[in-house]
Amino acid sequence: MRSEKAPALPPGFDLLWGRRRGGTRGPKPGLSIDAIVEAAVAVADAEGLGAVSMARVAHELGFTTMSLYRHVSSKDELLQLMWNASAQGAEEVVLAGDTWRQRLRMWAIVQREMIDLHPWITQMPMATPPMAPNSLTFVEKGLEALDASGLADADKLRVIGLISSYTLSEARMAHDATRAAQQSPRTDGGTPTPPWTFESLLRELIDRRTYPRLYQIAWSEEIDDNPSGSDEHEEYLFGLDRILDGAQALIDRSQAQPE
Amino acid sequence: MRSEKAPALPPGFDLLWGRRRGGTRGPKPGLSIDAIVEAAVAVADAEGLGAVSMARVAHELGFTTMSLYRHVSSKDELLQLMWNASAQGAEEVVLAGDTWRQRLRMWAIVQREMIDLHPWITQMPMATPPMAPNSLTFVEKGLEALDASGLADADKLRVIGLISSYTLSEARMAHDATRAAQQSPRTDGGTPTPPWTFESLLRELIDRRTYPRLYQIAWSEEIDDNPSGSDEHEEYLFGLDRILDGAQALIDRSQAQPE
DNA sequence: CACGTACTGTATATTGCGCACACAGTTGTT
DNA sequence: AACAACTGTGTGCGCAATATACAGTACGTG
Repeated sequence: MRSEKAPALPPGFDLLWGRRRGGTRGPKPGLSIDAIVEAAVAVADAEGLGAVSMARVAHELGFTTMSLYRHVSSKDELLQLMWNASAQGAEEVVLAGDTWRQRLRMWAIVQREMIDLHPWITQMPMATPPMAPNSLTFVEKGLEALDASGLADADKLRVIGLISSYTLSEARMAHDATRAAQQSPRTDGGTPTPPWTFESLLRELIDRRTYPRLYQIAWSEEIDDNPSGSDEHEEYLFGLDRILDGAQALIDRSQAQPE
Repeated sequence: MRSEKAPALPPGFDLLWGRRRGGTRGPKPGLSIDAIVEAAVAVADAEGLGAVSMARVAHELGFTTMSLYRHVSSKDELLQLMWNASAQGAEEVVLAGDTWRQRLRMWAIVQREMIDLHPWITQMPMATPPMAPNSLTFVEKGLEALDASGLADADKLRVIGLISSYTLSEARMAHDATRAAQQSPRTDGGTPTPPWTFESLLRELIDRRTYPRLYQIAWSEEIDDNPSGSDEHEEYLFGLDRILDGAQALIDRSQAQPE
């Protein structure tokens, strides 16, 4: 029972923040954390998070399953590293725009694009709140966008968090829908993967009594009928602009009564 | 290869919407779908979604694992049913308040409370967008709250979706943090579960160069230091009120230029 | 320069999971 | 009475994460 000199961090944080000191002895590692994470991300990009198993990642690298555990102490740790890797490039993001609103809007859209590039992010278990270096770089960028807003620091963080929450959640729904739509090629006998639309399902399932308003919506006009389609992006922007309106109102109010 | 008379629904929807016709022959079932779902929810409530396995649920009921598959065609289907069950009581929700804003705010808070009652909801895989009867009942309630808002139906849906997104995401983060904080009782040797706070971690990890703004925030004032504590609720309300401000702005605008 | 030690990757095995499948018993219908 | 439809059981497969013991490698000190 010896106490470590370095202040104890939550499990996995040392690796995440590059504080795992490796001794200089022993054979040259043929495997590196970076290579492992890269391979795992590649598998996830290509076939989804479900395809990421320790065996699969190891096989992809030409090593045995257990070899990975020399560099990563659990699969969960690997997932954390993947999360962080997905936010790489946050440093290089340039927020153009003259107003805080333009910059923050762009910040949100960039975040959404990063998620869309790695859809498996939305399937992450997330046992721990994600405090990875790249994630925090991104938060820092968000704060930067709000430099000229005049908000209190705490409120800046809150606005950032609000937008991130929304963005992640919206991306999750969109990609879930996409996945559900793709998951047709099973032992499909009779129906040739009927592309159930939100609207058609509503019309099939809903009765006028218990869902009067939904019933009317389902039967009246044509709803935008692409749950995972092209203008889901518009849907996202709609919500984003609503949130920005809300932030605007907050800022106006805080400037009206300074302190 | 015989074609069914009833229009084909996505897998699981028939059960979810009570359209699985059971023949009258055979032994009296000792098991029922309701009992299974109830047991599964109980396990999840007590020990988290991770504890919900087919074997565990069956054991809880005094049956064998495979018996469940007579009533549920896959674990995923069971999860869908659990989701729907968690939204039970949506019918009885009464939205008090004179303005759309008060009612919608209450609607959101009720949703948040329902999630907090069953935190495992935030861990759900969600392969399919959740179109369960109780979920839709809740959506219907949301639309009801916006009856007097003068918004177009499509916009009502969007606002509803925005708030749901935010609420779910915020709840997810809160409960993830709670879980992470509880997961201490491992083979704990040295550190007696140090309750790492967001602030202390920031101070430990962040350097002034790469994260100037976060650095300042971390070292200046005392941040609210309960990532899963009491006033996470305030945090949530803050975001909610921002969104409602945004909805307000939308409504004002749509009334200013009717059609 | 040799040798111990810290380190690397491997092989094997354990445990738990979802679920396919064949079976035995039960009950309404003919 | 016999059949068909139905219920719950038992066994077993494949895949997952990962503990543990082991064999080989190279640094750094004697």
